Amino acid sequence: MDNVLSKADRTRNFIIERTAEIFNKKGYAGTSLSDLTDATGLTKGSIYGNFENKEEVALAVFDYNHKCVRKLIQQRIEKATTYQDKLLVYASVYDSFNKGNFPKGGCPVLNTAVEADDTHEALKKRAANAVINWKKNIQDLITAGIQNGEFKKELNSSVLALSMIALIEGGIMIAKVTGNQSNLDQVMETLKMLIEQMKNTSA
Amino acid sequence: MDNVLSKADRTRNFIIERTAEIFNKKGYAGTSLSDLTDATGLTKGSIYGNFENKEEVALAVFDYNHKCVRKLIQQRIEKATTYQDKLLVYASVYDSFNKGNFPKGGCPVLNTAVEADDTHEALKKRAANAVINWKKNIQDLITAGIQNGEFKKELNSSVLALSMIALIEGGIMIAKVTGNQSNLDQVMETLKMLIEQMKNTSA
DNA sequence: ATATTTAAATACCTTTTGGTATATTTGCAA
DNA sequence: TTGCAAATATACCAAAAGGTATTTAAATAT
Repeated sequence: MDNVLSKADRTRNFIIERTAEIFNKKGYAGTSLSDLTDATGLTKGSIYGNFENKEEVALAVFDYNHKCVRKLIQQRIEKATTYQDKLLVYASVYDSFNKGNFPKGGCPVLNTAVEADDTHEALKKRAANAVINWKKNIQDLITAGIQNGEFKKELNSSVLALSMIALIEGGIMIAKVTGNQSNLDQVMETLKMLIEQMKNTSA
Repeated sequence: MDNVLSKADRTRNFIIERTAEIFNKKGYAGTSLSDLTDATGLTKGSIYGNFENKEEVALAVFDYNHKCVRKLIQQRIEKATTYQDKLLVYASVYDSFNKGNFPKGGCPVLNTAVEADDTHEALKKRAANAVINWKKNIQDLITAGIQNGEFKKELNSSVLALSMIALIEGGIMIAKVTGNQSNLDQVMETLKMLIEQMKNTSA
C-alpha cells in the first residue's frame, strides 16, 4: 500500500467537498441528512461509517471552507511586497468573493458565526477562533509595517484590525442580501481609505 | 365593541411577541412549531388559526423585531440636534445592542440576511429592504448635514452610509461570536472617526 | 340572556428527521 | 486467489417535523 490516502480518508474528503457548499448556504440547522446523501450519492450508512453524526460533518466542512478562504488570502499576501499591499489583499480578495475559488454561499466565518452564536457551541467556537486568528494576522502585518517605517507608529492595531474585518463581513452581508456587488465595492473603498490613512507621511 | 383590538389581533400580537426572541436566536430553519407552542402556551391549532403557516409567523416576527430597532434609533435621532450627533446615534445604539430594549439574539437584519440570502426569498427580501431603507436614512442625514454646512460637500454619501452599516453589522457579528463586547466598542471607535472626518473644516 | 360567530384545543395525519443494527460488498495483503 | 478487514448499502426505528379536520370553548352582537 502506497502512502496515498486510505479509502476511508478519501470518502471522508469526498463527503466534505460535496457538502461544503450546502452547509455554507443552508446552515447547520437547514441541512438535513438527506441533503448529504443527495449531494454525495452515498447512503446514510456510509456517511455514518465515516462521521459520528451530522455535527462532525458540519465541523469538518467549516474547517474545509475556512481553510479555502485562508489559502486564497495567504497566497496573495505572500506575493505582495509592501505591508500596505499585503493589507490591501483583503480588499481585493473579498471584492470578488462570489467568483473563483471563494466558497459558494459567502464567507463561512460570517455564516457560521451568525447562525451558531446562540445555538451551537462547537460551531460558535470555530467561528470565534477564525475571527480571533484573522484579527491577529492583520495586527501582525500592521506591527511589521510600523516597524519598517511604512506605517505611522501611533496606530491602534487592534481597532484597525477589527474594523477591517467588520467592514469586510458587513459588506459581504449587504452585497449578498441586496444582490448588488457594487455595495461591497463601495465598502471596500472605505477599507482602502483606512489603509491609506495608516501610511507614514513623515517619510 | 370598543375600538380595542379584537381577540384575534391580540393573540396574533401575543404570538409575535412571545416568539420574537426565538426566531431571532435560532433562525427560521432552527425554529420549530413546538418551539412556538412552548413559548406561547398555545396549541398548534390556535397558532394555525391566526397564521397561515410558520413562514407567515417568521415574517411578522421579523417586522416586529425590525420595528423595535428602528424605534430605538428614531427616538434618539429626533432628540439629537446636529447632524453629526444624529449620525452618532447609530454608534451608541448598537454600542449597547445587548442591553435594554434591543432584540435579544442580536440585530434581526444581520441574522435574517445571513440566514435567508440563499434559502428563503421572502425573508431575504425583507432583510434587503431593511438594509436599503437604512442606507437611505443615513444618506438623507448626510445630505442634510452637507446642505446646512455641517459636513464637507464633496462627501460620497452612498459609500459612507454603506460603510457605517457594514461596520455596525460586522462589529455585532464579531462581538457576539467572541463573546466580547469590547470588540464592538473598538469598531465603533472607527465609526466615530468616520463621522468626525465628515465635518466641514472651513468653518 | 341567548344565538351566533369566532377562537382555541383535540386528535389525527403524512413526511421527514437523525440515527442504528445488520447484511452485503469491496479492496487489499498474503 | 482467496481470506479477511474495511467500507458501504439495506432495512429498519422512534421521534419530531409541519400541517389539517373536527370538536369544544369563549367572545361578541342582538
